[in-house]
Parts: sequence; C-alpha cells; structure tokens
Amino acid sequence: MTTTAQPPALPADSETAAQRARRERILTATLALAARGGYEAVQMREVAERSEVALGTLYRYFPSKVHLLVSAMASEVERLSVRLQKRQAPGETRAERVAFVLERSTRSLQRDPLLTEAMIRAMMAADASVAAEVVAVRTGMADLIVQAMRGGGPATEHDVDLAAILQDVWFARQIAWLGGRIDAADVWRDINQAISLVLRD
Amino acid sequence: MTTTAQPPALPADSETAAQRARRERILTATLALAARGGYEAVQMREVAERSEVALGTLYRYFPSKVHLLVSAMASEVERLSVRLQKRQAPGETRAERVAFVLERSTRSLQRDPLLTEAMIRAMMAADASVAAEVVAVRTGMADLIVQAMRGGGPATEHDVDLAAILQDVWFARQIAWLGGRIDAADVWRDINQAISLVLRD
DNA sequence: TGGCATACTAGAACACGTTCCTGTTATTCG
DNA sequence: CGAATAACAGGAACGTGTTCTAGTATGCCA
Repeated sequence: MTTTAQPPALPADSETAAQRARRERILTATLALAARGGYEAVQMREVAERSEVALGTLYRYFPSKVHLLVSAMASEVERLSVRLQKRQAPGETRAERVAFVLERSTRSLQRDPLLTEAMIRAMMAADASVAAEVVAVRTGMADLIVQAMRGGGPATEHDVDLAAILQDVWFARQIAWLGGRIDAADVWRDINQAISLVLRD
Repeated sequence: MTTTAQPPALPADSETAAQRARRERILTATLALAARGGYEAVQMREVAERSEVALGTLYRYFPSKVHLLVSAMASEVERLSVRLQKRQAPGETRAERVAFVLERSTRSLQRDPLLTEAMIRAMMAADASVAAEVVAVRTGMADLIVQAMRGGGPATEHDVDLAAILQDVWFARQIAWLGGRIDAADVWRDINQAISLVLRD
C-alpha cells in the first residue's frame, strides 16, 4: 500500500538511462543467483548488493521477491521467443510443430534446473498483485505455441484455447518435477502425450 | 534434517489416542484459520496455540507449514471423495460424468475461497519433501475422476493419463483464479472446455 | 542559479517460518 | 516398581522477506 509514485515492475517508457541500467543489473543479478541456487538463493539483500542498489530501491523497482522472479521469467521467455520465432517450426502437423517448440522450450529451461525452479515457483506463488507480470509470461508462451500451431495460417479462438490447455499442462508438469514426483524425462513425455491427446489433427 | 524418530505427517497406525487427538486438533485449527484468512492467516504460532500444542510439537507432527496445509487438503479431498462416491455420477458419456464430478468438486471448494487459496497455494509450494502428501491428494482426486470416467467399467491406462491431464488443468485454473487472472465462473468454464476437448467419446 | 520534489543509500526494525534449548510429563521395558 | 527413553510445553533465538526512517544525491522548474 505505498502511496508515492515509483518505477513500476513493468518498465515505463519514461525511465532514465540510469534507471534502465539499474533494472537491468537487478534482473541480471537475479538470474545469476537463481541459476546458482534456485528460489531460496535469490535473497533480496543479496540481489540488492550484487546489483549495487539499496534494498529499498530494489523494492521500489520490484515490490516483492515474486514480482522480481516473475519479471525475470518474462524477460527469459522474451529471449526464448525471439530465438525460436526466427524460423517456422518444422513438422507436417500441428502436433509435430507444437511438440518441436515445446520440447525446445522445455530443454532450454531444464538446462538450468535451478533457474527454472526459481521462476516456476514464483509463477505459482503469484497472487493477484503480480497478475500483470504473470500475464506477460503466459502471453509470451501462448504466442510461441499458437504460432507453431498455425504454421503460417491464421489462429482461431479454438487454437488459443488449446494453447492455454497445453500451457497449463506444461506448467503443471514442471511443478510435478519440482515436487519430486516425476523426473525431467517424464516432464517431456507427459507434455508430449498431452500434445497428441489435445491436438489430434 | 531431524534425526530423532517422530510421528510422521502421514499418520501411522501406532499412534496413541492422545496423538490422534492432537493431530485432529491441529488439522481442525488449520482449516479454521485458513477458511477465515487464507494462506497467510495460517500462522504456525497461532495454529499451535489454538490446538493447545507447543510450537515444537506442531513441527513434530507437520514438519512445515506446507506439509500442514497439504495434509489438510488431503483430509478434505478424502471427505469429498467419500461424499461423492456414495453413488455413481449421472450422465451418458464419460465427459458428462466427469463434468458432474469436477463441477461438484470445484463448487465445493469455491464455497470457501480462502480455504481453497490456502490449500492450493500449499500444493504449488510443495517441494520434494512433501511428495508423499501431494501424491495422496492427487491420488484422491484422480480416483474421483477415473471412477466417473469408467461409469462402472474398468479403467485403462489411458483413462488414468487423461485424468492426470484434467487434474493438471483443474489445478492450473485454480491458480489462475487465485492469481486474479480469471474469475470463479471462468474456472468452471475452462475446466468444462478442457473436459470436452480431452474426453471426446 | 536556487529551491523543491523525487529517487536513492544505508541500515535499523519488524513479522513469521523455523530451529533450538531447558525442563517436565508420559511411555516403555527390565 | 524404577529407570531409561521418547514426547511434550514453554519460550528464546535465528534467518529472510518486507517495511520504515533519516539523511543524501539527482533532476526539474521558476
């Protein structure tokens, strides 16, 4: 319930160069700490110190640890999206193309298991106050899936609904993995299965 | 990393009556607090006080807040399961019967939004150490779904896989609701849609 | 240029999950 | 029954997310 104006977690256009640099340093430090030790290693005091910013300033930019990590994930999805959308996903059917994209995404995330743990955990812990950041992440991922589905053609309402279901399964399987109930290979097997169940052409 | 033997979060048969009573009081207090104020209102000191148990004892029974809340959810799912399995779900198709059961479950949970918030949040926060309790919850829910699907007939491997997907969507939609991204009515609409997409007879 | 609002730093302070310690009560076993 | 062991009560103490305070720097406007 702060009353003073402040840089929002979603960057505004009116930021000064110094502010953009601070935000950048904060996100970089966050990703580094998360990659090394997961969710619990991202300690606000440590993030502040590494990004050479006072603790209060960190909280001005990102009002909670969850905001911080979800924002970090949004920037990662952004990166992934740019990389994957350079060319159309290969495959004859929708299922094949979606499988290609989701497998690449999954593998890319599992390469840094601790980082993924930190980000997914934050997504799950997000309450209503983090809605905007969470929507950014989900929109980015939905775009990836829908683009793969349509394979150049137009996306229908139905396509978007299907993409949402796949994304739900995708997240749920990551959680099951984090929860130690399935291993990394199962994650992909289950997602793949969901794809073929949901996207019967 | 405790080394001494202790009453596990999953009750053993060898509990004395006094221990069973303590566990019961703890779960009752947990549900009461959660129903009144959600996840954050379930404070370990408060739970201990209300159940007339020392803080250390509470931690002996439930080694963390997440264990405690997931165990509470397991007992709630148990209750729901007993209530719903009194009679076979009505409906001609698998989709109709599953929809019936999941709608009842969803409505039952949404009647106590704060309690649901607390339990779902704990499910999502569960790490590997809570795997046993989480599995108990998921097994209970999967049973509900599979029983509705088969409508008296035998359940196949495939049925169980489909039930897992529906459960993933079910949880994910609850999270979206908790995260303020969709409202209570959307939860049911989305789940229903997933049912008809996944269970095309 | 001076004044003023806003942003930032440094660090104390607070809240709650968790751990630990000390002494007491209950339980089990010889 | 008596002694050993485990369980419990009561409460202090610690760690980390979050908030608050006081002082300093920075950018903006007259």
